[in-house]
Formats: sequence, structure tokens, C-alpha cells
Amino acid sequence: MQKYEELLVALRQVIRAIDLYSKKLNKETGLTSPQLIVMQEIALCDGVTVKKIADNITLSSATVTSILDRLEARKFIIRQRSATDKRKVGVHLTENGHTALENAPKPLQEHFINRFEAMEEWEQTQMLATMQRVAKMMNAEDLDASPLLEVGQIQQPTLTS
Amino acid sequence: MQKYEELLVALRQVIRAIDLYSKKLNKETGLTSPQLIVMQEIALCDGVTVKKIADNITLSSATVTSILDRLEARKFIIRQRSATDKRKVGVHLTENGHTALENAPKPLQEHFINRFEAMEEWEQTQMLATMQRVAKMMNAEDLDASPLLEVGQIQQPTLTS
DNA sequence: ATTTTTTTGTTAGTATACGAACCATTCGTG
DNA sequence: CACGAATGGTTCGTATACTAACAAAAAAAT
Repeated sequence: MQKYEELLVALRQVIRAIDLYSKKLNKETGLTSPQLIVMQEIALCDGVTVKKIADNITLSSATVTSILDRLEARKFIIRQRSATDKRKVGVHLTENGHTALENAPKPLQEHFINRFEAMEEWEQTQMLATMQRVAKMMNAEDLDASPLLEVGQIQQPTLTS
Repeated sequence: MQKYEELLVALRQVIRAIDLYSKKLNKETGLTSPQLIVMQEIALCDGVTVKKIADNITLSSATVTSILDRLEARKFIIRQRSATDKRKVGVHLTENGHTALENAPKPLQEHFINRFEAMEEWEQTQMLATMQRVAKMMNAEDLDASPLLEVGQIQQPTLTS
């Protein structure tokens, strides 16, 4: 098994763990991780626009809209169209939303956070740096486009069963 | 901003990059990453059961079923109920599926793989180990419901063989 | 032999998550 | 000022991904 495949497996496990936790959260508190994250963002900057939220948390506007739909249906947030620029929609937490947010746990497993913070400072730094590097390597896409390649290997191994 | 929050941001970026690539793949080749991974699994072991696939790639059976539905609709795979144990369903690639799989690119950005493999051996190992550690820290959940100590006797699947 | 439990796969319902297409609205340029 | 371009948000269609509830079959227990 190739090393990058193992990396992919580990990555899938991480993604899955995050998803499972989000679902567990939802069952227990009625809020998912993405919903919590969006609400945190609103709490941080009342009246923030949909676009801004999307940019801040690296999601598309469409996704944020659908999350906001659910939050609005449960009266955790309200939308308010801007008067000065009628394209923009400002989002606010309701009273209800504030208390929900305050009572909610963190959007990441507490025990992961505990374990992470129990590590040595340098280890935390190291882990973060590695993750950021992976992110960069995956996102580069348009940035690098040059070095270390040049090798015209476009084919794919012919699956020797 | 807490360090673990930064970690979460990086993680989200990685997840997003993987998802975006999958969607790009789908547009270009008609197959998503999860579909490719499932097909690879079938190619690796013809007639494998749904459950086995799910276990191998760490997904729920329900998810695999829905992926298989789509693959079957496009005639890339066929399902065949076992005669000896009628609960089980064996999955096979069709001729069509084989060629599709052979012509498809890897389920992870080629340029990520290139960059990964361009790293020093020890760096690859280190990156992989870090990712596995994160995965383990997130999955522990049931394993270490109690102490962080108690070192000796928790028997978890050793990833390092 | 009959009942209970476990295993396997599917279906239903829900929540992300995206791009593309679509409206308004606003901005920039001629 | 007017008209094309850009911006902001929503809607639509699609694909993951999960749990829970189900049905059918096989295995275990009584």
C-alpha cells in the first residue's frame, strides 16, 4: 500500500470522526458542528453578511444559506436585508440563539481538545504545522504548477488485477 | 485564536480540497472519488460483499449501498446475491466498469501525490504518523472513555503492525 | 424444534456541501 | 445617463454520509 494511500485512509478516519461527532451533537443538543460554527461566527460579529461568513469559515455561500435556513427556522438567527445595499443580508443571533450557543459544547470533541492541549507545546505546533502543510499541498493547485514535475507521466498503471 | 481551532481550520481546508477535487473529477470523468475508491476495492477483490467494502474503506453500509446504486445504474458494477448465504451480496465490476476504472485518474489530486512523493522519506513518514495520530486522538472516544493514564492494557488495533 | 439473537443489506429521513443558474442590485465605463 | 460587468443571496439538482428502522436469512440458545 502506498504511503499516500495510508495518508488518505487516516484522513478519511478523521473526516468521519468529525462527522460522527457532529451527528452526536445534533442528537444531544439539536445543533450540528457547522451550525455551531456559523453561530459562533455571527456572535463574533453581529450583522455579518452571508458572504463574509462563507469566506471566514471556508464554505460556499450556498452551503451557508442552507445552514442559515435551518437556524432561522428554529429561530436561532434572523436575517435582515441591508437598507444601504439591498443585495446584502445581515445575520443576527436571537436571544434564543445566544443562549443555545452559550450552552452548547465545542464543535470538536472535547476529549480531542483535551488530548491536544495535554501535548507538549512543540508537539502542538508541529501537528498544526503538518496539517497546514497538507492543506497547502492540496490547495496549491494553481500556485505551484511547476517544479519537480516536468515528467510527462500522464498515464495510469494498468491495473494488473 | 486557540491552536486547536487553527488545526480545525486547516482540517476543514483539507476536507474541502478533497471534496472539490471529487466534484471536479465527477464533472470530467463522471465518477467521484468515493465511487472510484469503491470500484478499486471491488477490483482488488472480485465478488466482495457490501459489508466488507464498508469496513475496508471505513464507511457505513448505508453509504456504500447508495454509492453502489449509482454505479449499478450506470452499469459499472453488478450485484449478485450469494447462493450459499442469501443475506450476502457480492459485487462485481462489469467490463464497462473495468475500463472506466482503468481510465480514471487517482481519487486524490495527482499534484498532491506528486508533491508528497517528492518529499524526503522521513518527511512522508512523519506526515503520515501525524495524521494517524490525529485520527487516533479523534477516534479514541470509546477506547479511553476513562483515564489518560492506565497505559498498559487498552488493546486497540495497532496501526503500526 | 422453536425461539431468540445476530448478521447483512436496503430504505427513509436528515444535514452537509458543492456548482450552476437565477434574481436583484450596485458599480464602472463609455 | 445608460448598459454591460460584477457582487450578493437564493434555489435547484446531485452526491456524500450518517442513524434508525426494517426485512430476510443464518446462527445460537433454549
